[in-house]
Amino acid sequence: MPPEPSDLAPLVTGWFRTNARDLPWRRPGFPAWGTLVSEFMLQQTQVSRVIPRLEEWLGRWPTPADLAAEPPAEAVRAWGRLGYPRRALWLHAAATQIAERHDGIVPSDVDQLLALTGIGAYTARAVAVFAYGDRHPVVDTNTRRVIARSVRGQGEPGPPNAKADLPAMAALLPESRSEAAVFNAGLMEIGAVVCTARAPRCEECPLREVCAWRAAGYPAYDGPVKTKQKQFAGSDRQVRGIIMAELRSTHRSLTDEELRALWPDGEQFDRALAGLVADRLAVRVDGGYALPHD
DNA sequence: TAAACGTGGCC
DNA sequence: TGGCCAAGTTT
Repeated sequence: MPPEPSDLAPLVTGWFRTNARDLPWRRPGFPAWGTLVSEFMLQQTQVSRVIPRLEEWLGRWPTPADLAAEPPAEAVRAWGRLGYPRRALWLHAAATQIAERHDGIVPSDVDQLLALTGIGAYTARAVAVFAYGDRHPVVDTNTRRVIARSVRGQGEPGPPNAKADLPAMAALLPESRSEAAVFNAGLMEIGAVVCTARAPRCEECPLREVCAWRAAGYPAYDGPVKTKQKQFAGSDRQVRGIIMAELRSTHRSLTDEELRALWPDGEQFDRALAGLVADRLAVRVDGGYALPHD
């Protein structure tokens, strides 16, 4: 028998209160700006790699206005090797928009958050909930997986579904604002440390007694096959990364010859560099290329 | 809608 | 060791 929605919340919140990891963004008094920065950094990136960059970032730019006052190049440099450097550009753009449109205050309204560059359905609600304590469903890869298993009895969540995922999480949310916030964080935490994609630790799971997947005998996933990641070695992505690392390493512009020496396949190099320029991660300056200055 | 987008951790 | 996965968003 699948769990009633009301069954989950007390198990999740009770477990979270004693098992939550001690993470920077959970410290008392952590600023909304810090939450926003952390959520940008956490997109597709592991917690352990984010923490050191986050601390540096907030030490250097304690408010959105501080970041907005710098050229985008500095944001991209400070991003370092976190990956997906367009996120650094987006975060800089969002900081500028917050400074200009919101008096430098990170908004709590989901629609205003969604209007900021680089903020989508997940990040907007994560900020509203974790920074401001508002009541919204927060849906990420962790909560989708925990719901698929514990509620629907399926091993994997299947592809994201904008129409279904938010209502599915909303149906589980406690009425109380503060309980809802803890529930959001708790369900994510269960997915991150217990109900993991591979080798879930079901014996330690607070939902084990109500889990529909467990009750059904852990049936194998039989839904749509997910598109698999392409090989990174030799990809355009790798070339882009190599070029960006070189651009980050210096404050002067680099000549076409200097950059071209980084990769043997000239045609692929051209494609990668053109892509970076199109994405505004690199700009043409006095006969060479550099990170973007406003 | 699906593909593109970095880098590293983990088994 | 190679493939899957990671607090997603954009086009």
